Amino acid sequence: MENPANVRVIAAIRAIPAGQVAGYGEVARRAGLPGRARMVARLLATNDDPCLPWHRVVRADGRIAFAPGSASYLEQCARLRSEGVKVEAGRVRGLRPAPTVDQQLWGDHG
DNA sequence: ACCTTGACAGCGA
DNA sequence: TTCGCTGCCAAGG
Repeated sequence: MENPANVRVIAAIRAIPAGQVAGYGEVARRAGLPGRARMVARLLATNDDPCLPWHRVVRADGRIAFAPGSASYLEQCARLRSEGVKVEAGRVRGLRPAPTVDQQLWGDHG
């Protein structure tokens, strides 16, 4: 992690509370990088920190980014379930296909 | 420097 | 909801 952008992204991901999930684009804009969803994905792909809650990052529609059946897919799915996140057909409950999603993903308290 | 690939997102059909 | 197209940025060949 050399550039501050990556640091911001990492921070944003680490800011996702357990039991909650966030989309790549959501994380990106939380990191101050609107439109950099793919950067988040690439960053996770090159991520080496095991402490990073990467499993809390899903696609905008709430589906797992990995191919159904793949090791990573099962891994993420298992981790999410372990946190109480409802996952059905590779899709996460609590996330809606509708936009204007903000604090809905980051806690309804504030 | 050019083209392709990738853990994506948004919009229209 | 699913499929296709476009926009986006960085790394690899």
